[in-house]
Amino acid sequence: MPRPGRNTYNDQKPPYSYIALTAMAISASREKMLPLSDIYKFIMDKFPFYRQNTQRWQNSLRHNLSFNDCFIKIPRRPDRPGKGSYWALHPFAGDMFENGSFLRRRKRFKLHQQRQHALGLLGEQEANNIKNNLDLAPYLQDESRLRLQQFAANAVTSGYLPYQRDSGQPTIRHQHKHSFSIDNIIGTPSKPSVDILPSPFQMTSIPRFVSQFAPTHGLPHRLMMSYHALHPTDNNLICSLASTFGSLNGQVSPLDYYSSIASLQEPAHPVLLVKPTALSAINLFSKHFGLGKEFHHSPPSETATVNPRPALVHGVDSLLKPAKELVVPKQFNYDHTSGRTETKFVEDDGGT
DNA sequence: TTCTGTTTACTTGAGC
DNA sequence: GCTCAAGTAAACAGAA
Repeated sequence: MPRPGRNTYNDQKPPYSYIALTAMAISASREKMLPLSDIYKFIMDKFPFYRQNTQRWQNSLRHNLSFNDCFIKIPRRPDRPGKGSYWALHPFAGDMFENGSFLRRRKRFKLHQQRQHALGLLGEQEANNIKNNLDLAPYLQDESRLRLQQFAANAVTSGYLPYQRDSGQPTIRHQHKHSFSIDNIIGTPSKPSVDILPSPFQMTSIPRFVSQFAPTHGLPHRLMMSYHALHPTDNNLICSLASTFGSLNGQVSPLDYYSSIASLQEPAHPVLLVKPTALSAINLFSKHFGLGKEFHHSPPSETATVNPRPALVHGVDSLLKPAKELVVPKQFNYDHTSGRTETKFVEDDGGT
């Protein structure tokens, strides 16, 4: 994305819409997401025109943030307290501006159009496969089922592939042999497996998506694994338990990518962040946080067993409490013989 | 209290 | 004239 440059238009109104100004601010930020106050600040810094009548244009800008699907709201991390959420650009809104110019917008970005586009790209066979393979499909109301399918369709068209059903092995179209390649992170399972999660959510084995996101919006290449779970008493509540892995400063981290998950989040489709979901990493975290439980693989036909212990899902907050004591994995080692992934955690000593 | 976020309603201007 | 995008105003709720 282009930068606005140093043209400040002095006191004249810049020829950019609020959407463009906001996109500029977000794009110029290091993390590709900003709280509202920083968006204001960016605009006022760059364009003196907006140092006046702040109430008026800031109201308009807030309206645009809420109104336009091209902006997504990302909850604050627990270690970054403050007012309001972070705002980012929807990943599918990347080509919103013609020739990358903030001056010209192609067309209004609408989420449902993106979904339809995604569904349209699915062949009938694939769509049926997805539909028929949903273990929980018979239990869902039509609307919920549709939501799940749409989520699946989005997954397929985002450049990553669904679980390959014949071999039980995830396939990746453009497999990278970096330290955070799929092999290095989750290994190559010899059979379909599913992480056991405690109640109240019962994990299903299918669909399971292993996702790869190409670098976009300044975010590095990253992987996402998502699982679907069904609340035992509320059939409308589908959860996608997801985890992303990416490289930050050359180091693999499963902790830093709220945004790529949140970007897929819709109000009607709650996404619970359980980080990380790679079994080895889950167990390391379980140990680290004293959950007193080890999680295992189970055959795909089984759903998760009900566990009376406080659920990991319930314990998301504790998992997400980052902070100082949080361990950051420095590397993943994949053992080709055993097919297991070993994650080495190193205490963060403050960067010495 | 202030800020943030959502929603509704209306106006304006461009493009067809 | 119609549609759509964009801008503005305002009311309201909830969080910090």
